[in-house]
Amino acid sequence: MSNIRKPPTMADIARVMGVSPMTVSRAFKADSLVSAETREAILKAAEDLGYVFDSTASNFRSQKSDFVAVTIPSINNANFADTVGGLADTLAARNMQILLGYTNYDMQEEERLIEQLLRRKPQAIVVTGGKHTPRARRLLETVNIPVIETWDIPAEPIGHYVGFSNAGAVRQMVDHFVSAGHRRIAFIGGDVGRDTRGSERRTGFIAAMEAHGLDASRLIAAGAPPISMREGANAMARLIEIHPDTQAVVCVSDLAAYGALTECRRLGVPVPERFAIGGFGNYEIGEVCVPTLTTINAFAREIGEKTARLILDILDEGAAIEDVRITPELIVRDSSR
Amino acid sequence: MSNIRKPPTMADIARVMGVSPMTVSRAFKADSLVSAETREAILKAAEDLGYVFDSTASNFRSQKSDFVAVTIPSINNANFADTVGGLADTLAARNMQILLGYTNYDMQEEERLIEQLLRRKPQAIVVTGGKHTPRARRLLETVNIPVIETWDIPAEPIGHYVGFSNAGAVRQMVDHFVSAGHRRIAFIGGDVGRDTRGSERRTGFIAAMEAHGLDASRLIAAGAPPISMREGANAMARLIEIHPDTQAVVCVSDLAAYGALTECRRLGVPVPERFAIGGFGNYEIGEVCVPTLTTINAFAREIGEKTARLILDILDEGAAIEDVRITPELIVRDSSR
DNA sequence: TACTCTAGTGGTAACGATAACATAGGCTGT
DNA sequence: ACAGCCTATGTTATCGTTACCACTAGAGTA
Repeated sequence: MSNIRKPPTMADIARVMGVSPMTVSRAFKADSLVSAETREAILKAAEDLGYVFDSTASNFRSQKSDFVAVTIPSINNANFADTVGGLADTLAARNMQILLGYTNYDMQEEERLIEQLLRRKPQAIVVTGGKHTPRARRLLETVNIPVIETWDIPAEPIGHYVGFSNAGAVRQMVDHFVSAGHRRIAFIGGDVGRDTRGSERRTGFIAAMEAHGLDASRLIAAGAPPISMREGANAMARLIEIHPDTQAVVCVSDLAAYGALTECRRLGVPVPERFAIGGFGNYEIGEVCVPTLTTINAFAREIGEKTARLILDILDEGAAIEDVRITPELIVRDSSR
Repeated sequence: MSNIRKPPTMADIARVMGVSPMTVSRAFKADSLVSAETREAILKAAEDLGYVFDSTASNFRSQKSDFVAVTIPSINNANFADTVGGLADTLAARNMQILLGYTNYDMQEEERLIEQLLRRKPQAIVVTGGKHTPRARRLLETVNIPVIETWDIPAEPIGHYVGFSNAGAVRQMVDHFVSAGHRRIAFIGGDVGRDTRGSERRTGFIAAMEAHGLDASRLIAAGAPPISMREGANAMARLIEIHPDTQAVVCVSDLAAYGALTECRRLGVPVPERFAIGGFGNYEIGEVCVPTLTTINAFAREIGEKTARLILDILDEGAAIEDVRITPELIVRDSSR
């Protein structure tokens, strides 16, 4: 019984076909020089033999993979999932594969992950955010592949970036509330110090409030990022207890905002009449819930698509390379009008 | 300027340290025989030289990777994300990495993906569901690595499975509605023929209704899977229009159920007094929304964790190998009581 | 007719790590 | 004191593919 015999290689196919291994190799490369009939016959023989192309050997020999490494804070987040989806779909056209890792909103974990991903010799690496541990930063600076930071505009970009100003986006929301006549505005976010983007939104909130000459001290920390709907609801209960005269609240994400919304409903607080609510991220929930949720669209999927196109441009060298600044869009819905 | 010099290899480190490449290699393997001081010195030298371990070469030489290939229908689905999270976290303890691909609920796409993933010589492959194209099935049958089907109990398992009966789970929901006194019960799902698990839930609904001697013809097709909240809402509107005397509805997922819930609110239909609603998947939304949502917990994360442990058991050979049957749990909440 | 030129194919070496085996010392026990 | 063993290290060959170069036959060109 030779059921455990070694899987066939290109050399086996070559032997069967009476051609050189080189020709077999070429038959598997779309754009290389083999006569159409030879290629067809080889591919058929390969299929018959149950041959499976060995990407590892191929990558090893050619010293380049078809991987793009990607780190995101959490796999279970619709925004980042959209970004990864945009990336994967756009890169799939070039037969490139995403190598995904998630950091759990932890820079230390990100460092480990980056190191592990770089071992695969990816063609490019995409990270979320513009803040990293010193060692992670050094790793990214010394690696000679394109590095793209996303979901942020880094103070000092390592390579390229595709992102937007989180602080600026929150400013839009604050401006909207202020122009609607609100003065006593609060912010619900995660505990300080973990989630970088969350912190920037918080900082942006404070700056925007102060720019309007308003008090920016109504800050509720709802727990370790990412904030769940439940935590958003709890934070809302706390906010109403501590600052009952608050008129509007900016939430670090739509999930928190939705939690806040349900808490208002439970407490019988009418939204938006008594309390205006704004979220972040344009999650599906925001356009379906009652009342619909004012939010900020950060164009998560577009970030992924544009990142992918940037990577392809860089690899093609030739095309003009430019960083991409996304302009988030305020979407005013029923929760604030 | 030698900024573009080739990255250092183990041989370079060996030269610098005055040891053999083999010793350097061993220094990077946790459990191998090198004196503590030699290892430390080598790792330090490696760090100084900016050495990055080449997993590709390592995998190639040893003819085994540390990948586990995983296909899921969609990356943007909290249930599958949880499963992947459970897998990744459990496998991370053994330094194994997930190689993720998504099929977009398309068996043809799944076939392409499986072929591509197998080229990486993964240690195991995890697929979602128990239905595949003939070619995909053959690929999985002939590959000599563990194959695990999840989220289903396949009629003819290819290798192992970690799953549950989708039909049986829906039966629990129907039984619950019936014992609550409902007779005119509807089902909201996706268009027939694409999403396998959705189809099974639909079939399960029909079977369960007929077992109770009830009419099972109130079936609303809400669009191409996966059904969004919006589509769930639209389907609900249609249901109320076509069958205004319906008493309860089983939805293919919590997202659809939530959409249905909001539609009821918009229409002023009281839930659960006038209309009971049940979902599937125990998404976070279901325990936060008002009223909270009756659902079925399929233990998505546990599926991932148990799949990972199964894989580790198989690879360790020695441990007893058993397929895992998950028992979904009906969670009764306010939308049906 | 002689002469490029191109498409199609073959031969050889190499990518970087490590499996398998070999070896040099130091230590144990009788 | 010496066989026997264990620890730490070295040597050699190799995984499967493809980069690089060489070659041939026939078409096109002067």
